[in-house]
Amino acid sequence: SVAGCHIIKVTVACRIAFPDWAYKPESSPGSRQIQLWHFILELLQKEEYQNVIAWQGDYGEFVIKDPDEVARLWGIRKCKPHMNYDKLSRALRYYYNKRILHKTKGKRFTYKFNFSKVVLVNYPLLEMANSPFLLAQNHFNESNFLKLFRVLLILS
DNA sequence: GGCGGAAGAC
DNA sequence: GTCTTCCGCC
Repeated sequence: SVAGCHIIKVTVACRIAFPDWAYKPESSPGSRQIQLWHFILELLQKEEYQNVIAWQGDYGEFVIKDPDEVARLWGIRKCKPHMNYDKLSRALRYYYNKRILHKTKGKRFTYKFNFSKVVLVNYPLLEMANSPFLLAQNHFNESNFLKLFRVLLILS
């Protein structure tokens, strides 16, 4: 752990640094229960939910296009049949202090992941060396963002 | 809609 | 600890 980031060795040739909040050891308690931000990323990853929730605007920014449906799906996952957007959004607001999310002010149903710290350390694998996976120090486009998250989701 | 306190489930 | 539930406030 360096400067609020964890460095994870993905393979012998690739290391990734990302914020502490994105890192959870397998042995940590509660790791069996899905977390809301994992679930949000899971939906964002699937094209079939583009009309429900989608990346939009700035990098890491997403819009909940159908709040009732997102709440319904979250309720199903957590076996909470009375889940609604009012309650789900309270859970999202708890992420503000944890610096996992923040609100995009003025944009309805729009939140943003705090991913400014995410960087690739060292060189990625050879087949990745010329791919968009090679990230800039503090910025990356949406394509890189999604690819990185596929890795993070595999790790988690 | 969005915010955050308070209490409680697990 | 991570939400879930409820709610007063803006």
